[in-house]
Amino acid sequence: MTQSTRARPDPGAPSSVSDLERSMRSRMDKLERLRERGIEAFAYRYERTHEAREAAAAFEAAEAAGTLSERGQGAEVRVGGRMVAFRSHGKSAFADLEDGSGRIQVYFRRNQLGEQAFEDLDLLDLGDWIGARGWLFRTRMGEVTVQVSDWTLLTKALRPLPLGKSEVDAATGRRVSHSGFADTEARYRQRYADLAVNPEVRKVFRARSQVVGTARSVLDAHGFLEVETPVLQPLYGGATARPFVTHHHALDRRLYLRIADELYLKRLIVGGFERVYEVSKDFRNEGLSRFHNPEFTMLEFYQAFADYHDMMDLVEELVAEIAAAVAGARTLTYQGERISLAPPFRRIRLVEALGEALGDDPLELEDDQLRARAKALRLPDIENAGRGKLIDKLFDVLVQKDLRAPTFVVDHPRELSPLAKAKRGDARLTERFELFVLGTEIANAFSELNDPLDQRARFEDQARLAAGGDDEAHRVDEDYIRALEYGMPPTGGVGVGIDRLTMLLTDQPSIRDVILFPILRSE
RNA sequence: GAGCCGGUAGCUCAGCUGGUAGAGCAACGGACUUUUAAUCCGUAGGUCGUGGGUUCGAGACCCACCCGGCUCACCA
Repeated sequence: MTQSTRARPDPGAPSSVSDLERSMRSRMDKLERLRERGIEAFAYRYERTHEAREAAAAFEAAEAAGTLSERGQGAEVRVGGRMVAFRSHGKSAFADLEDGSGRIQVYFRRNQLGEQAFEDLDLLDLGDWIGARGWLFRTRMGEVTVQVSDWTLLTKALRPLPLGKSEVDAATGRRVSHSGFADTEARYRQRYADLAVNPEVRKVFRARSQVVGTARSVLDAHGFLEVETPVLQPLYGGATARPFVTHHHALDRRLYLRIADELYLKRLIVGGFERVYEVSKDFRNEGLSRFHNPEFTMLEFYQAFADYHDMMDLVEELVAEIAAAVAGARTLTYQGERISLAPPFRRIRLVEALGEALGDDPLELEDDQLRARAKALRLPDIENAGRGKLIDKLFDVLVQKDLRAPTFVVDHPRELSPLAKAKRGDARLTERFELFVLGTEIANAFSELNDPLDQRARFEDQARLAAGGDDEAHRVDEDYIRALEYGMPPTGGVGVGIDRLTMLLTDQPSIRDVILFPILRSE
């Protein structure tokens, strides 16, 4: 039987079969032949003795110890992975197998494998998962390789992966890819394929896991308790944002997806847990950008008996620890810009910094004067903006963008911060800080407002803004006020944007590059 | 929502001032028993995002629409 008669299309027929279809048909055809040969194309398990990297390391160790056989053979190993390259030489062939640790080359020789097992290699395709047993050796070209004595198909890939080619650059030792899988949208949509063919993408998500893991271990070491609070909430709060709305059928009730954890975590402080944190998915029904995904991950933590100064120290430690764990250093390069993350971070007062930029103390300016300044800068949507929003926007444009090195901006105006305690000695301000790195907000924190009467007044201010058309303003949360009435000890609280922190530490330009499955339009 | 750039083979991309579609990789057939972006010979593969228009002739020019990326705006 010749293979060519099988997949060849009828020459007279209209050839509307696409490349992809033909490729998949060929794979289906091979699957059929495997089944005819009684070979299981979707195996149940495979016992590996070594991951790719371990196998290479084992050989090098044996080499160094001088325990190789006379013919230069090392130990027998069983490795398994996805076949990402195949170089056939007639009566021999090389393949690269990739597993979670990296790649290893395997070498098939006809007279080693036997006629049938060697012929069966024809039924393999790039993307297939295979297991291979054999002896380690080093090729003439110097690469540690498994000389295969038998191999097993573990999973047939019916769809071709968009594999590019890659080579190891002799000068740098780094793997250089050629004509890989680059279409940004396709990469996000088919993240499984992106991960499968782009090892550096896997690296980003390992780093992301390290960010969260390190945050947990730092907080655990400080005696924090990890908790879980509701995603579905009857009333949203803890941030200024538009929520997603959903409906519970059995209760016939409107519910919101949380926009922040804050109010629930502080209820727990009322309950007597003195240090709590949550790593949470939050949801905000707002635009998308390279810094915004509708669902994103926030780390919030609250500590009783502490104020915002304590929390600043803790945030410094947290960020520096995470950077050390992920980047291996306390400096980082983001999109070509090099900065240090070594504490202590600079601390500036919001009003003071804005005052310098404006030439006037913003606290002394009337609302209309602030609005005029904003107008002069041609800031949009300021007609109905309250005092807080005006100051925020002015700060954003005049100061924030230039905060490259890590900087704590402290003491925000009261109107901006309905959940923060008044600043000691200046009731126009609150005890709050935001941490900016490279002009991006990474953390937000305050001495938490624990006076239920003041909190009610702040909520009512917000409710008036809401009535005036500000759909991001807080609602009055009666249950939260009830909790405060039972008494919340002095508390410092912090929120950290995990996605953005990960972007910085992994040098990724878009939040979509640090979210495995970012929101996209429907396909 | 606005501006800019883009959509050509499965992937990465060429395609000049309009003349009838190309390359590399992948696929298929063949040669090759230490290769490595393997190499060499051969084969096949495209309603050029969609719909109109201009033209003898459109992948290219014009209009509309769809989709994407980036920037800006809202927001963390």
